[in-house]
Amino acid sequence: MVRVRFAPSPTGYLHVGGARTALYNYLFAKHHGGQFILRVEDTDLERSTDESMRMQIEDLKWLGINWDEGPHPETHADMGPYGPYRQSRRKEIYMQYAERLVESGRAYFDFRGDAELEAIKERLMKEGKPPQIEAPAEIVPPAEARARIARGEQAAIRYRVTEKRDYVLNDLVRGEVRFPSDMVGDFVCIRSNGMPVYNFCCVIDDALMKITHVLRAEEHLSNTLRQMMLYEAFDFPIPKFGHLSFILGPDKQKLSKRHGATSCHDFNLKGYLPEALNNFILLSGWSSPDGREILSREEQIKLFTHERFNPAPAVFDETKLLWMNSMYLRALPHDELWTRIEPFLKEAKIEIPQSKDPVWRDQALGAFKTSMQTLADAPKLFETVADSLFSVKPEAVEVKGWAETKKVWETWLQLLEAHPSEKVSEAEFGALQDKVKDLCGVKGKTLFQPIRVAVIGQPQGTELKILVPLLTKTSLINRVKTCLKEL
RNA sequence: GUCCCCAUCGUCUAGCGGCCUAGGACACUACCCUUUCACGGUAGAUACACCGGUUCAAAUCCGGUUGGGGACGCCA
Repeated sequence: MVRVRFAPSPTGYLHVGGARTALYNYLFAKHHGGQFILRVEDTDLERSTDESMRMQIEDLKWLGINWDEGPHPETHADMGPYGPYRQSRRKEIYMQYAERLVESGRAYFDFRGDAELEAIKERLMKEGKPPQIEAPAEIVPPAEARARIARGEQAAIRYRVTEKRDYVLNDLVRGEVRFPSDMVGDFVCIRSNGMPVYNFCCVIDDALMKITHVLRAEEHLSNTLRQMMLYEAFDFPIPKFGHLSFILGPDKQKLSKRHGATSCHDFNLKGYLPEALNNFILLSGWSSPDGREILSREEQIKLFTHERFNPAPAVFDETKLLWMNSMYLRALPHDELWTRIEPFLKEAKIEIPQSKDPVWRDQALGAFKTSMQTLADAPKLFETVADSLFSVKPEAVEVKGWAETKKVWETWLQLLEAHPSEKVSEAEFGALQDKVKDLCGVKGKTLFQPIRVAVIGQPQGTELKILVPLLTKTSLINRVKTCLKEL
């Protein structure tokens, strides 16, 4: 049984890099009919917050990445047989395992403080040696150490690296990677404040939670050596590792806030569809066997195998994301599309009474959706059919200056007033337009542009024969009157 | 500094020794469609970082160089 996990530390919104790690783990689990576990790595008391955990859970839900075990998506209560799933609540477990290490002599209590350790490192550097901490000449025996701690002293528990040899990792993404054991010094497992450290809880939890495959970011590659040492010390089975390459900004530096939007939440706000963001991040670091790029969740699960990981880092290209988003936007059924657009219209304070009519909505969406790349593009498109917002835009200044314009507008107004119905169909509009042409003796640009301005207040936009049926006769009359007042 | 990872069009990538005068996608350019914008269609330009080896044959394998990134925390 394949069991994988995503283990974010709750320090803000979910970053796209984290989202990709989550997605890959999720797809990998589902591809193999396995389980996907969410574990919260909140051992850094300084930076971790409950609020951040909530935000990350919301982002994961938004992306449609569901976990089988971990904090419940709504209540956040533990869900699954291997809890707790928040590391801050597993302190006793870690301590128990650390004690085992101490008992067997593979770890020791270290009473040295920051200043002393700093001095040791400095001395080693001066001697041209790597700044790696080793055990003090005299290790405090466990019993004595515990007594001192009971009296209020503080000590960390440090793993003692004794064996000198190469550790070989067979990475799912990178193949064989060799680490010499002297790459690391004795490392801390439990901080002197009693909190365990990442490398330690990670191993204990992955083992206890029966994790079989660890897909995580490349920055953890060198951590793997320490973790392998711990796996061996506890005689735990070692999972398969896969170290994913980074997602970079356009300057090839690790993607960060200064590159603009980097969290899923940012992209949500910018009007991206979760399906599109999902599909996009899927493709930075992995490729489908047949080269197809737009893949449904089902196809993603079916095709997702580790052989197709790319070990090279990928630059995040928002332009392509934009394209992908427009593809997903268009593929969405209209009522679904509408529910996603509505919040953006509301935000922009655009009110369209006609939009209560599903037939109208269907027509309008059909007219506008090919012009949208993100949901945030909707307001400026729908604005043109919102009566309360009609005005003659600055772009229309040239058209206003034309000699023919006044005549065209007046004729257009007369014809509209004579129109028998509130509705103006596409065919009727065509006839009306032809009549204006005949009556004014104006054609081409000088005919069409003034009419367009009379309809939407600007000389550029969607085809008039599609736009006009979205408006009423009354509305069209009011609009052209507003235009005439401007002359 | 030491160790580790990485290197194909501007970007995401295909390629796992001959099928490569290197394929696809986004972006770009031109043309077509079109009263405008967008959509759509067609065509085009653009890449194997460098130097050595191995081989009949190298984008592909091996060294090195360069460049980029990461780790060296009582951060994760």
